[in-house]
Amino acid sequence: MPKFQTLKGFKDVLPEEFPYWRFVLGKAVELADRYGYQQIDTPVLEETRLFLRGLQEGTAIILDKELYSFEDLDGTHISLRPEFTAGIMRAYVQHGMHTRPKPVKLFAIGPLFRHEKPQAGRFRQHTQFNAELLGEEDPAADLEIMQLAYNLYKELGFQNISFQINSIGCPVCRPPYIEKLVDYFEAHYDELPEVDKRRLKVNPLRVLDTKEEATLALLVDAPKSVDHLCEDCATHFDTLQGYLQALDMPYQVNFRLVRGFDYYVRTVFEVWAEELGAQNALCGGGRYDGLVESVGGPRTPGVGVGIGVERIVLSLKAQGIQPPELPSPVVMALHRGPEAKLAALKLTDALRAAGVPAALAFGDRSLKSQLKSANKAGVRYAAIIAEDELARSVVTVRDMESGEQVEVGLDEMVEWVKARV
RNA sequence: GUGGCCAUAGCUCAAUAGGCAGAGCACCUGGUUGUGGCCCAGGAGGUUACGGGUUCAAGUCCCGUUGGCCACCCCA
Repeated sequence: MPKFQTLKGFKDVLPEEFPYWRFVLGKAVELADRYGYQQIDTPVLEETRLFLRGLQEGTAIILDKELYSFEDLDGTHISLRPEFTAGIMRAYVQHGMHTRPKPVKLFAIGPLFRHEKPQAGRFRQHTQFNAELLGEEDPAADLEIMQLAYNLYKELGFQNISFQINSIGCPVCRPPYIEKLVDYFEAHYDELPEVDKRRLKVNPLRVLDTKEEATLALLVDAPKSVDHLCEDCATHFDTLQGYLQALDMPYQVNFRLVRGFDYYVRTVFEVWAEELGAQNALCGGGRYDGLVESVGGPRTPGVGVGIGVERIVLSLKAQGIQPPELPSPVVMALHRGPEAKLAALKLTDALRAAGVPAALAFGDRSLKSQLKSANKAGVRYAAIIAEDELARSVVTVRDMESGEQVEVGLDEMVEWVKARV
């Protein structure tokens, strides 16, 4: 039994996984470039206050419990980031990015940390591809963020991607709506299960995405946020839906959809994957017009999305989608004798410099054993240099599949291989 | 934080009714001096997750802990 192992809820990503990761992250970066998003990286550690600022009490308690928090050596309260957006907003304000031409379009990739109980598709450290569009109120901005996510899934080979969307209103229309919602459930208070009684108190919107049978029955007649939007919010939501339809992006209005962070206004959305079990959200996002202000910047509208990389990888596997293979060495240089080894070292170096994935047989073992290594490394060619070859400035190239061997001039070797890969 | 199931070699799994911890794959070495894959021989690898208890005897039964999986919660 190993002396040391990963902490609960943490995972090693082994080489076998990386074709998937490179596939997903490669596509994500390519797409971000194509959509005109600039990369930003913010620290993994921030002041704890940044993550807890302006949150409603209920959310704050939950987040607080899930936060990896420490006291720094100088007594500062710091936390590992549980989400990207807060840090990016902090950077936006700190560096005066509001003076940049609007919209400011940013993306980031990196690890996030939440002290959760691990489960299918849920870890204590996970990786997100995150995109934010700042300084634009146009519903077309909401659309663009959703397109970015949509096309990432599509280009990775996902079938039947569909958005769940909802509008949860704004500071003008949400409070009266929540009041109506609370009134409705209080009229049926005795029928509510304990969990939902608690939710009603702490975060009433959360009652909407309950899994309790009894509450689900009540939800049929519960007031929906989309029916209580102010005029601006209603127009925004309608316009967004018009855009989604125009672009043939499948979606469902889901009046039960709410989000964990309560800085969201108007648009909220998720994409679900059936094959993932209970933790089925492939991505989640929405509009957060008040957020920049809450970290001390000027009033700036914004939309963003967080896309879970581990869940995409799980989902790719579940769907049997194969990522492209990563390059493995094409040539291995084998040798016999110290002089020949020098030549093999030089050949390997020249091949690599020319862009050909190449490897050297380490050690000074028998040719037989070196060939075994070449075989296990899965190379296409073994380039054999022994005293004999060296004397004539040639290399014996063995095709590892057919077993055929030819002699190639040592100086022509790089070109010879390049012509064949 | 609550609950259910689970834990034997790197991996997949065996071990009658409590009675000497094993196999396949993978790994390493060898099967002669310049030729891999297949085959053959050998080797290494385990405090049976950890700690207690019951018993003449525990991988096996009991308790606890830790970890994994799954669900609640929450969300990517």
